Formats: sequence, structure tokens, C-alpha cells
Amino acid sequence: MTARRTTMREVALKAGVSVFTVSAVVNDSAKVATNTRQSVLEAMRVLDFEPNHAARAMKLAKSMSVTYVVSDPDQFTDEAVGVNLAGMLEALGAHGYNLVIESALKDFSELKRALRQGRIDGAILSAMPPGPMLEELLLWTQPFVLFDQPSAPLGVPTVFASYRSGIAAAVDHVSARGRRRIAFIGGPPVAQLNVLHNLERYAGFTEGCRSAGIAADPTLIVNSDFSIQGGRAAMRRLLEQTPPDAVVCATDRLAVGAVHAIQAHGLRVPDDIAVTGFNDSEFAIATDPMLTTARFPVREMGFRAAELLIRRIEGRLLPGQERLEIPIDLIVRGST
Amino acid sequence: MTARRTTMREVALKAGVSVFTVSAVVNDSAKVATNTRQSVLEAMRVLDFEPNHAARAMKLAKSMSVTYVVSDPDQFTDEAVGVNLAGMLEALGAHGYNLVIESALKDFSELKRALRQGRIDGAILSAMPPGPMLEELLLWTQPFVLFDQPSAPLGVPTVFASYRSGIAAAVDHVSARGRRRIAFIGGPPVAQLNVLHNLERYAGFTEGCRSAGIAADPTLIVNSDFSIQGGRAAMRRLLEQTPPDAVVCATDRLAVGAVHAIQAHGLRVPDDIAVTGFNDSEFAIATDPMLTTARFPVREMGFRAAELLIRRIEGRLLPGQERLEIPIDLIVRGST
DNA sequence: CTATGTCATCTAATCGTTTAGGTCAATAGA
DNA sequence: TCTATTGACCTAAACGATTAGATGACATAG
Repeated sequence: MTARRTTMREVALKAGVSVFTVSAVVNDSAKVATNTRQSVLEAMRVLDFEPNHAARAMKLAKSMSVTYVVSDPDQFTDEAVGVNLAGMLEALGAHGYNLVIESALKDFSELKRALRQGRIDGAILSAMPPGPMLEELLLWTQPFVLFDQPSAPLGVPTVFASYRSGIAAAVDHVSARGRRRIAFIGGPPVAQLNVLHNLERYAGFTEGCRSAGIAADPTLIVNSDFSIQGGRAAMRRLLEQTPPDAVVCATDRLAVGAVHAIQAHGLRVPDDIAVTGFNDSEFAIATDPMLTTARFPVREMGFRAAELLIRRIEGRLLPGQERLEIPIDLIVRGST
Repeated sequence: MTARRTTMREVALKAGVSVFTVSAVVNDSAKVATNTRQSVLEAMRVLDFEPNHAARAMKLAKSMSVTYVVSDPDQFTDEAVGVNLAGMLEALGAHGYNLVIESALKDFSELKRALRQGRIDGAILSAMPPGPMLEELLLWTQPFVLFDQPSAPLGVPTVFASYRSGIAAAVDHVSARGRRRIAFIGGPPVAQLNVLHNLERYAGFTEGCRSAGIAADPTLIVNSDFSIQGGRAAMRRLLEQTPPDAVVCATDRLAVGAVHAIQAHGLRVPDDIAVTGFNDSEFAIATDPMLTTARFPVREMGFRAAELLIRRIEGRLLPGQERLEIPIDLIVRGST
């Protein structure tokens, strides 16, 4: 069916050398005289040779590909995933690696299988929920890096943004503008917290309040899911009591919903209530006024995570270099 | 470094059979007596055997992986890409295929290389701009399927949503509600059109006008980029003249911007001007009122595209089955 | 009782590379 | 002139699977 592909043997034959020499030219792995090299290159060109990947992978016991695993298939609907991918691809491409996507996993059996089959050389694991799976992971000898896992123990390769300080900065920002009654709309209720960076955001809020000298008022802390509709509902609940004068949201989507609920209630943003988002996604400019929000460089984080993994795979990851904390910027817009 | 992996030879030794028998058990490729099979399975379990992927790929000349190519790296910021990926993964996983992501390509050299190296068995190409690259592609003998390419010639495997009829349906919908002065906010100006489905949307608008018996007014057709800000700017331009009573937008983002511009101008949606979006993305519920929009099943489209590709790779794609047109639903909400 | 067929399993070649260990000239040093 | 040394290249054995063709045991038919 598919036209037979040219092999090194054929190239060698045509160039009048041995396969060893062809291999040496292809990989630059041994000295080859200039004119010999020329004739090999010529033969390669004429025969349109490309080295067979499987044969090489087998011989070298290295697949030159890594995988990206998300803990939840719904994560794929998050636009940040795509940007993240783009960053990883850039780093991987520069080192000749491929990216293979595994669908989300209930446990690690699929992933472990892929590693044992030699189909991949390592993995980037995004936002894994704490629990037995994660504990097991930490014992692995295979190369992996965690993404969005600030609580990972020292020595475990990790790239994460400081969500905690980002939220704290948002609290600082509104309190600096004189707001004292500050509310927080977070993700799923603390009791069901399973995504770590959610917990981090909550911690950022209490931390911000403390440093602003405000007693965090539990009646001003509401939980929700991460959706726009969730933000609407949560904000409506906050408006049933004495309204806050500022609302710090754990994501831009929540903030979009909050802005709508506030405006529908006849109040104005930011005059009556200031609102902050989180992520600097496109949703942050999808409200009127646009959202003050926290930005972290998603693409760069992907890039760094991939680089970390490659260094780990190739044994070039030095102690002390494993943890990478990425700083977060506050983008101030009309909503505060 | 990595613990040596168990091979078939070792399993064979332990089970007291030949590697042939082990292979037969693993792949169910030949008859094996029940008790022989049992002891082989037992040996596999004890030694924790997984067949080496590279060796198999080499021998079978089949990598069991396909790639997904986007024409523009910016496409990764589109949340639909993620959903699409999820659909493809589902289909691929069911047939034992992997998905490897290539970064966007200026030309096809990287992709062709990957195919010749046997690193991938086929490709799904998303929204390739018309031009010499596409022309070249149509001559390929290697397995590929086009995604979002309604103009592809018959016989070329393609999955696409009928953007044209979706936009036409939106025009029908507003005209059925008595609107006659209908505007269209499209993507980049026709002169620079390079993305095919953009052209399709424009065609859908004129088609919708024609069937509603309205002369499409060129002063009511404005171009933009696909962003929220672009929608704002385009709508402002439309408001400088006699305002339309309905605006059909090529994407939800454009519609979000349009709603903002209308409201900032002191007019009401939908009372003064009805607005329709396109894509049923999360942006469609990020306005107040929420957007009437066209929904197409992105995930299913990914699933179908992957299935098509697999059939093509395995030579099971029958003539007449190549083109798959996916219908679009209009979701009616408050904005009309 | 021999000839034939069937079944379960084996032997060994093969896929396309990489690379340790040789070989053979040409050059340098004594 | 005779040995070392070096550089350029080659031979052949892996790597870990698949599979065509061979083998031997056993059952069946004539």
C-alpha cells in the first residue's frame, strides 16, 4: 500500500559505503571524511531517505515523546489548556520530542503501561487532585513533572503559579482603594475540595485579609463551581445580606457572573461594588466594565514544565532546580 | 537507569514455551491450548510484562498514532480545540491509537517527515487555509482527513459543520421575528479571507437574506477580527449610521462585543436590536441577556474525524463515506 | 497397517537501526 | 627502515517483537 520506505542499507549501497557510515552522517556520531559525507548526503537526497523512527526508538530504548495528562476530561474545555499546550510544544520541539495526549485517567494504569511499553519517556501531570494517586506518584522513579501543584514536596519537579499570592494581591488592591467589606467567591466548598489550587486561592484570600488588617468575615465567603452561572448564583446569595463593597473571585468566569448579578440587582460596578477576576482570560474583557484580574503566563509555564521534564529525562536536572514558582501580575481595569 | 524491561524471551523461558507462543497469546494471533495459555499469562503477570511498542511498530511498520495539525498556533487559544481533542481521543483510544500533537506548520515538510519516518500513520488537518498547501495535500496518498473544510473536493475525507446553513438559520430566525434591517459582523475582510469557514459564514448570511426576501445591504456588512474588542468596534461602526434592528455575528465573541457596544450606546437588546452569536461557546452565556447562538457538536465532530481517519488508515473507508456534514442547531435565548 | 490430515507448537529469518570491536592505510617518531 | 599512532571506515551482533514454514504427535480414513 504505502510505498516502501528507503532504508539505510539502500543509501549505503548507492553511496558505496557501509550502513555504519550512513548512520554516522545522519547522527553526526563519528568522524566522516568530507567527500564521503557529501556522497552520503547526495544519496540520501536522491533516495529521499528518512531514518525509521521505530527502529531507532527500539535500539536506543527511547521514544522521544512525552505525554500530558489532565486529571479531568473537562479540563480540555479550559482555554488555558490550549495555550499551555502551545508552550509545551515549543520547548519539546526544540529538543526533538513529540507530545502525545492521553485522555484523562481514573488511575495511573494506562500511564504506567505507556511508560513500560516504552511508548513515552515521561509525563507532565496537570493539577492532579491530592489523594492516594498522588501519593503513589511521588514514589515513582520514572520521569514526570507536576503542573499546578504548589503543595508538592521539595525535590519533586513542579511548575506552578502562586495563586495564593495572586489572590492576596487582589485583596490588597481593593483594600488599598478603601474597601473594607470584602467578599470571596471560590470554587467548590472547602469540604469537597479536591483541586489543590482551589485551596490555595482560598488561602490567598484569608492571607490578603490578614495583611490588610481586615477580619475575614465567614458570611462573605461563598463557594460555587467555576462557571459563569455559578458566579451569578453566588453573587445573588451575597446580595441577600448587607452587600459587600468588593468581591474577589477565584476565576474570571465567576467574576463575569458576579458582575451580571450586581448589575441586575441595580447596583453599579465598581462604584457600589468592586469586582476582581482571576486568570486574565478572554472573559476578563467580556464584561462592562472590564475586569481587574490576575495574569500568569500560561504559555511560559507550559514551556518551563516541558523543559523541566526533558532535563529530568536526560538526567540533567540538578538538585534545587526542581521547583519553579511563576509570579503573578495584577492587571487593573475598570471593575475596581 | 530505568529498570530493564521484561521481554518476550524471558516470559517464554519462564513459561517453558517459545516466543512464538507468547506472541500468540499476547495478540491472540494463533490457536493456543488452554493450559499453555494459562501458564503464559501467569508468567506475564509474574514478570510484569508489557510488549515493547517500538519493536512492534518496527516489525509491523505501523506506529499506531496519528497527529492533529492546526493551521495557526493561535487556534490553540480557542476553547473548541480542547473539546475537539476530547472527541478525537475517545475514538482513537477505542482503537488503540495515540494522538500526537504537532505544533502548527508553515509548510508540510515536518508532517511529511513524520509520516516518512513512520512516527505517525495519518493526520487530521484542521481548517487549512486554501492555497498551494491545500492543493498539494489533495494529491497525497497518505491517510489524512480534513476538518472544517466544506469546500474540499468529493472523495477527500472531510468532516465539517454546515456553518453556511447555521448562519442562514440565524438570519431566518430574526427575520421571522419581524426584523428587516439585518446586519452582519464577520471575520477578517473578504479581500484577506484565508480561512475557509469564514467565507462560508458570509455566504450563509447572503443566502439567509435571499431566502427571507431581504436585499442584503452592503452598508450593513462589516468585517472585523474574531475578538470581543473587534465586535465592539464593528458594532460602533454600525451605530454611526441608521442602526440595524438585528445583528448576526460570525462568532460568539463578536456578539459579546456587539451587545456591549449597543448597551453602551443606550439601546437595548433585544428590544431595539436583536443579536445572534455563533458556536454556543461559554461566551454565549457571558452577556445579559444571553445569546441566541448556533450550536454544533464539536466533540462529536472530533470523534467522527478520528473514526474516519482510522478507517482510512486501515483501508476500510468505502467510497461515498468520505464526506461528513454535521448539522447545526440554533439555540434561542434572550438576545433575540 | 499405512497414508493423510489436523493441531499445537517451534525454529529461525526479518524489520531498520546503533555501535563495540576490528581492519587497513597513511603518517609520525625513533 | 621499522614500529606506533592515528583516522576513516567496516563487520556483525544486538534491540524485541512478528510470522512463514517446519516439525512431531495424534486422530482418522482406506
